Amino acid sequence: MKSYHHGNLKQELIDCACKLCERDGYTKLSIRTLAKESGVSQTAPYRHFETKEALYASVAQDGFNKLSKAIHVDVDKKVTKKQIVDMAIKYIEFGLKNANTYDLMFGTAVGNFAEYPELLESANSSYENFRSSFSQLANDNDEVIAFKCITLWSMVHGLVGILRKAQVVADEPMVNPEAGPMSSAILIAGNLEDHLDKVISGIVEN
Amino acid sequence: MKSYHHGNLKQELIDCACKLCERDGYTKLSIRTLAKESGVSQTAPYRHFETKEALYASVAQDGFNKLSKAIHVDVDKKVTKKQIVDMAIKYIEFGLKNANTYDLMFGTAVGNFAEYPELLESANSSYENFRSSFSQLANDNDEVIAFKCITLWSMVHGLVGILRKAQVVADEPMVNPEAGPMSSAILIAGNLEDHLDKVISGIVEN
DNA sequence: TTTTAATGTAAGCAGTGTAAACATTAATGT
DNA sequence: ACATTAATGTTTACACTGCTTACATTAAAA
Repeated sequence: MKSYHHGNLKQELIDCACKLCERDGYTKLSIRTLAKESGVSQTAPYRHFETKEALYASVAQDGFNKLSKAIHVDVDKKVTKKQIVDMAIKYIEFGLKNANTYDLMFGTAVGNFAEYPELLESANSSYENFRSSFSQLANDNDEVIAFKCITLWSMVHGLVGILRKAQVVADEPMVNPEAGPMSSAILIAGNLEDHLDKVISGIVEN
Repeated sequence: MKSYHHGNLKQELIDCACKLCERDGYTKLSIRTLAKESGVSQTAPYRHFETKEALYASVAQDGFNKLSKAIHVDVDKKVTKKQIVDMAIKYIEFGLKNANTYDLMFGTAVGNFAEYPELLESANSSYENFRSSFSQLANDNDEVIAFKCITLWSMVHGLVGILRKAQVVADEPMVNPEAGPMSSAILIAGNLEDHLDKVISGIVEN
C-alpha cells in the first residue's frame, strides 16, 4: 500500500510536466491532470509550486539545462569556426525538436526570470557557454564580442521561430523563393550548414 | 432603446479584442468579458468566430496590417541602405511597442495560418513588402535575395524577442557586457541604428 | 517524546470555452 | 406585400480550469 506522503512528488511533477508540455504544448497542461498522473490530490502540487507559472519556470529551467548540454563544445582546445557553426546548428535543432519547451523558455509564460533565481541562473549559464566559446573565435574586446554574440544569437533564435512557422506549410510540393517567406525559410533549412557558415563568417569578420 | 441586433458586432469584437490583447496579453482575453464589453450575451461572439483561435487570427491579421504600414517605404525611387536600416528599426519598434500583439502574430496561439486565409494573406503581404524593398538594394538573383531576406528578418525578429526579455531587467543600474545576455542586449538597444547599419551592410555585401 | 513544520486531502469559489435549443429580426423570392 | 429562410442574437448548461481555505497526516526537530 502507498503511504500518505509521496516522497518525491516535486521532481515527479516536474518530469511529468516536461513531458506533457513538450508533447501537447504548455497551454494544454493542467495542474489537475498532472496531479492525477502522479496519483495525488488536485491541490497537492500547490505545496511545491505556488502558482502554475512557478511550475512553468521549472520546466523552462530544465529546458535551459538541456540546451546547454546540446550546444556544449569542448573549450580546452582552440575553438574553430566549424565548431561555432555546429553549435548554431545544434541550437536550431534543439529549438525545432523541443519547440514547445522552447516557447516556455523564450516566450512570455514565465514573465520575469528574476522571480525564479534557479531559472535565471540556468538561462544565463546557457548564454555564457555560448559567449565564452564564441569569444575564442573573434579577436575583439568584450564589448564588441557582446555585440557579435547578440547578433548571432538573434539570428539563430529568429531562425528557429521562422523555421517553425515554415514547417506548418512544409508539405508544399514545390519551393519557390517568390512564394512567400515560408518557402524561402524551407530553402534555408535544406542548406543550413552552408548558410550558417556564410552568416557566421560575416559576423566574425566585421 | 437598443435593438436586438447589434449591427456591427464582428468588427467591434475585433477592435475590442485588439485593444485588450495588447493591453493585457492575449492569455488574459476571455470571450465572455469581450461580449460584456460590447453589451451582448456571452455566446454571441460565437456567431462570428467559431473558436477563440479564430478571434486570435483576426487580431493577428490586424497586427500584420499595422506592421505593413509601420515598415512601409516608398518604392518609387531607388531604395537606399538607410531606408532598409530604417525599416529594420521600425520593425523592431513595432515588435517592442506592440509586444503582445506580436506574440499573437508569431507565436503558436494561431496554429496554422492556412486555416485563416485572410490572415495568411496579410502575413505574406507584410513579408512581400519587405522583400521587394530589400531586393532593390542587393544585386542578386531571387534565390540569393531570398536567403538574405530571411537572414535579415531572422536577426531582426530574433532581436525583438531578446530585447523584450532584456527590458524586464532593464532597470539594472549598470550595464556590463559580461553580466549576461540581457545586459548586452540593452547595450545594443542604446545603439540600434549603428548596430543595424553594420549588420545590414554585412548581409548585403556577401 | 513532545512540538512543529512539511506535506498531503476535501470542499468549494469564481471563472473559462463551447455546445444545444430557442428567439428575434433582416434579407430574399414570389 | 407577404411568406420563407438565413443570420444573428439569448438562455441554459456542461465539463473544465487555477486557486483558496480549512483540515489531516506524518516526518523532522527540540
